[in-house]
This record gives sequence, C-alpha cells and structure tokens, in this order.
Amino acid sequence: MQNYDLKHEVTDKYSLRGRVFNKIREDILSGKYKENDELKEIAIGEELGVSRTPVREAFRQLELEGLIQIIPNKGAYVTGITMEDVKDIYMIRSKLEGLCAAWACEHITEQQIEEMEENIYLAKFHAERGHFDQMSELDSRFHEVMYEACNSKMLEHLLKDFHQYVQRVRKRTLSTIDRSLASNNEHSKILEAIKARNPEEAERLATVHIHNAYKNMVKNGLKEAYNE
Amino acid sequence: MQNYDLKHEVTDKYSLRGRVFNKIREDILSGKYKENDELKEIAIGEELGVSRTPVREAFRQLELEGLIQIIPNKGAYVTGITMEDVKDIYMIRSKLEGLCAAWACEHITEQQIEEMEENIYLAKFHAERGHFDQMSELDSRFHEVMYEACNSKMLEHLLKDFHQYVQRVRKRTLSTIDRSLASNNEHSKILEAIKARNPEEAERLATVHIHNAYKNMVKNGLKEAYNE
DNA sequence: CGTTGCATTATTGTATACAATCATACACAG
DNA sequence: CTGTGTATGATTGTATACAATAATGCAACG
Repeated sequence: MQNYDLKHEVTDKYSLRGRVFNKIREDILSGKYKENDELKEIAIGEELGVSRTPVREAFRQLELEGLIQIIPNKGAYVTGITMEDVKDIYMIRSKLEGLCAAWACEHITEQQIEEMEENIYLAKFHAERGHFDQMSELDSRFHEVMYEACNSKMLEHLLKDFHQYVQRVRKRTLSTIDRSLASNNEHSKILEAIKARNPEEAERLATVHIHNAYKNMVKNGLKEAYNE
Repeated sequence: MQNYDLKHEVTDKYSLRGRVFNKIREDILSGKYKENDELKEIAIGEELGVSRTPVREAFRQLELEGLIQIIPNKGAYVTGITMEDVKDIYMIRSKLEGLCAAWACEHITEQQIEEMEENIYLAKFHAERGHFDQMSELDSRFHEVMYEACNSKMLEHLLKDFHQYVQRVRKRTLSTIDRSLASNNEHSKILEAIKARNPEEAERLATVHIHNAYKNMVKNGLKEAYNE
C-alpha cells in the first residue's frame, strides 16, 4: 500500500492500461496471483491481448499501490502482506474509521442513512441464516457508504484503499454467525450515533468496531488464512 | 490522495523513470509547476533528455500520488489542493501522528531519541534567532524520525506521503517566532512522553500538536499561501 | 455576425524494435 | 568435485513508429 498515500485516482476504466491495471489488481486480491509470484510483461500482455506498454504502465501503478514490487531489470513480484502489516492496517483503520464516522454525522444524506438502514436489516437476515458471502458483501457496502458519507474525498479514498488491501486476507474471517450478528449490531449502533448527530460517540463506536473485527480475525483464522 | 494508498515503494532512483518521477514531483512541490498546468510528455522528455516512455510511466505514478490528474487522450494536469484537502490532511495526520507517537514509545531506539533531543536543542537555537528555513528543515526531520521510530513501514510511509503532500502549501506557515518556539516546545513534550514510555500521553500530545499546527496555519497565511 | 462542419495539427495511446541487464548453464581449471 | 568464467538466453529498460483521439482554425452557410 503501499501506496499508501494519498492515493488517488479513478483509474481509467476504458483504456487498455486501465483494464490491465484492474485485471491484475483483481487477480492479486482474489488470490489468482499469490505472494512472490513473478509477473511477466509479455505473458500478461499476451493473456490480455495487448502489448507490453500498457502492461508496464499498469505495473508502475500497481507498484505504487503496493500490490507488486518491481526490482529493476529483474521483474515484478506480488508483494506479501505480513501479519504485522495487517495489524498496522487495522489499527490505522480504526482511527480513520472513527474520524470518518464523526465526519459523517455532519454530512450524511437521508439517502445514505436509508441505504445503511436497509443494509443492516438485510445483514441481519443473512447473518441468521449463515449466508456468509452476502454478509461479506453487505459489510463492505456498509463501510463504503460511510466512507462516502464523510464528505472527504481524501479520507474516502484512503479508507477504500485500506479496505481493499486487506481483502486478501479477510476472506473468511467474518464467518461465524456470532461475529456476524455482533458486527451487524455494531453497525447499527454506529448508525444510531450518526443519526443522533453525536460525533464523539460515533467515532468511539466505529473505532471499537474495527478493533473488534481485528480481534475476531486474529482469534479465528488469521494464521490459517494467511498461510494457505 | 491519491492515493494513498498504502503507497509504497522507494521509487528507483537510478532508472530514467525514477529520475523523471522525482524531478516532476519536486517541481510540483516546489511550485515550478502550478495548479492546472498542463504537462506534456514530449516537452518534459526533451527537457530531461529522455523519450516519452519513461515520462509516461512517471506520469502514471504521479497520478496515483495525486499530484497530477490524467484525462484520457487529453493531457496531464497538476492537481490543485483545496483548502478542504489541507484541512482533511491535517485532521487525518493528527490522528495518525498520535498513533505514531504511541507506537514509538515501544520501539524507539536510543539513537533516535538522541537525534530528536539534538533536533529540539538546535531548533530552539534557530527559533530564537528567526532562522525559519532551518526551523522548517528541523521540524520536518523531527517528525521523520518519529515516523521511523514507530516501527511500522505502513504508517511511516503514509505519514511521509501526507507530510510531503502538504509541503506545497506549508511553505512559510511556521514563520513566526512565537509559533516556532511553541512548536518546538510541543516537540519536547512529545519526546518526554515517549521517553517515559507513556503512549496515551504521547498520542494525546502529538495529536494536539498537529491540531495546533493547523490552527496556526489557518490563522496566518493559509489563504495567502494558497492563493498566490 | 454568429454558428456549424470539416480539415489540419497537436497530443496522447499503443505497438514494436533495439539496448541493457540479469539469470542460467556449461566448460574448464584447480 | 568444486568453483570460476564465459556464453547464451530471457526479461526488462528505453526509444521510436504508427494509430486514435481531441483541439484549433477556417470556411461556408444561415
């Protein structure tokens, strides 16, 4: 994340470079390319039917995103995420999600509130039935709406990046009914605080929520998820 | 920003692309290229004596860093920083510097402590004499050492990016003897807390320190610095 | 006089060719 | 048998050529 940063930009979706970038990124995040895999310009270019140029440009961006590491004159390798990285990200996220929730108190729209309420309602339904894929999807979406609601492109982008970045290891760490219900309950409390326009409480709850998510992740399955 | 990402990597210093990247970045941060300036691949390539290829790759990275915006088939433009961006960055930084200071309590080395003490001592000297350039340099360095002391590559990189990003508007906002002395005093207090291995206090002080820096920035000169 | 359409030009997007660098294998010397 | 040196191949780094797209200016028309 490398690329941490102030990371920016909506990478162009319709240029070859943009498509290559998104494709490789997805493949890394989904696990098709694994840690330390070597990515070769020609191979990927042929696979996608493009020349090396757009592939190279995409590589440069992926490097800045921290998804790959480029060793000059040698090659591009998928970067690993250490358990320390994951921990760091969660600690950083907990602070920033808190800030985000606080800001959302001021800027959230009615429409966004409605979406979050619906999200919580749906999540409860799926959680009780153990539909973990839907849960994961809804969880991501809940946070995404909150990111948008904080009305800061800067913070929104940052949080989206972090969120995406840990997807690689997050896969099945929400996967117990207990945690799903608890998590959804926390979402509900956060939204209540935001609706009540209580930034301190919203911040506190959001911060704790991420801490809990991390604790749960460590408890059941970070190691396994990480080593597989 | 852009980016943020979790932005990574030490961009290669010796490849053409790396040199082009650093050069353009410096020129943007130093103000040579101003907001909304259009950067043309050929012109920059000729200026640096390289072809378009490395320039293009550098552009893609700068886009992700948030320093330029690329409009497909049109051009690359230096992005502006709005006053909202600056505020957001300072609020985000205040949280993260707090986290950084807290972590530093556990991981700081004797050598780093010494450098920070020396830094504070020197800064006092220069602050009293109105040597603002040296002050600015020392201020940056103080924070940099703390970033390194937190022992998280992730957080370190993130904070360095933010720090660099606001350099554009930070130019002369430390430029009063009063604020210089106060700021240095705050540094001293932060270091005391770190040395006392008191993460809560270190976090609180570091957070307040950035808030104060922002308040000072707004009070005297953000608007002017920004509009010039 | 203003507006629309087209032609021209400039600039970026992509592909390819060549140069530089690195990895590998093999031969040879010790 | 081991280690070193060299030659070969593969891969990336850079430059350039060509294609696609957007901006500009001018002319024709209303």
